[in-house]
Amino acid sequence: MNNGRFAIATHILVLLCKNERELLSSDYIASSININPVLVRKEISVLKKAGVVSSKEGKNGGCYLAKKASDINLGFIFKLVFPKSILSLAKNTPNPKCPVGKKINGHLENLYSEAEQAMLQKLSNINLKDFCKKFD
Amino acid sequence: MNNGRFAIATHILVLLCKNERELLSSDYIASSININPVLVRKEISVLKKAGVVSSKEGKNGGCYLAKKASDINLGFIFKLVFPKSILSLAKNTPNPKCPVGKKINGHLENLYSEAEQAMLQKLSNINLKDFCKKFD
DNA sequence: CATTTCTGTAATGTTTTTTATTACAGTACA
DNA sequence: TGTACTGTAATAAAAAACATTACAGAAATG
Repeated sequence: MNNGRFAIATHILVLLCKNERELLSSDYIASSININPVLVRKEISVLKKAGVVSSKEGKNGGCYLAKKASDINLGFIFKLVFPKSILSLAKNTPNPKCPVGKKINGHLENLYSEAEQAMLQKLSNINLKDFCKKFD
Repeated sequence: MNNGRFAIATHILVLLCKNERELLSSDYIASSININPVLVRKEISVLKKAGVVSSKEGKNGGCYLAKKASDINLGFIFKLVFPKSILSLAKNTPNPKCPVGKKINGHLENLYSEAEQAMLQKLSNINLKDFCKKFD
């Protein structure tokens, strides 16, 4: 249930932040991340829907930050990319006849949501502008 | 890079805690979780190496908690099951010629480790005994 | 002491998820 | 009107997760 999407989204945003006022193409971005451009465009599509980036179609098009970098925090990005819990349940249906099996998924979900909340809080304290300073 | 192993390990431990002083077989446990017994035995093998459970081979064998449930915290279990970061990097090697690509993985790793630390701290506050009370 | 019932582990197969690729319609610039 | 982009769908390939089979070895039990 986990993958490199958060890394990709963050990489895109750092590039956009470092090149504010420029339009970056998905091919350019993809070659920095070293993945397929279509994956970049898909991720950008998610970021666009959330109002984090904007894009311009057509020749010489590309994308750019839609907000100030200091107004974008990494917790928000994380939630965009993983709207569901990253700590997945086992891919099975525990035995409902067992008193533990019957309740375990509910209790685990609560546990996960508490744990992820803690993580999210940490990430929310970091904004894109600050994160980008590390690349100077 | 993520899967249901933490759910499985926790489920096993809850069963053992609820049946202290009894030997539970991997078949019994597997039928509560509703997964293959071999997966249960594999996970038990990890828990054994960490001193959390013990087992007895042979007929009428099975496994049991090796510690008091109040001395087992869920953060410890989490680390056993996911010794590496759960927030994986993109499965690629970012372009080292790009100033962002060159540094991104290092910075992301730091970020991940901070974020996971926060989650782990939360989980470490919960011990198995308390978690099991939810099943009464 | 042979049989039964477990653990422990390796090897292999299947399914699901992730990532890559291909293809092409639509948009805007020159 | 050609060129260089975005946007998205469809498909394919690769990787990871999970299941299954198989069997050696351990201990209880008659």
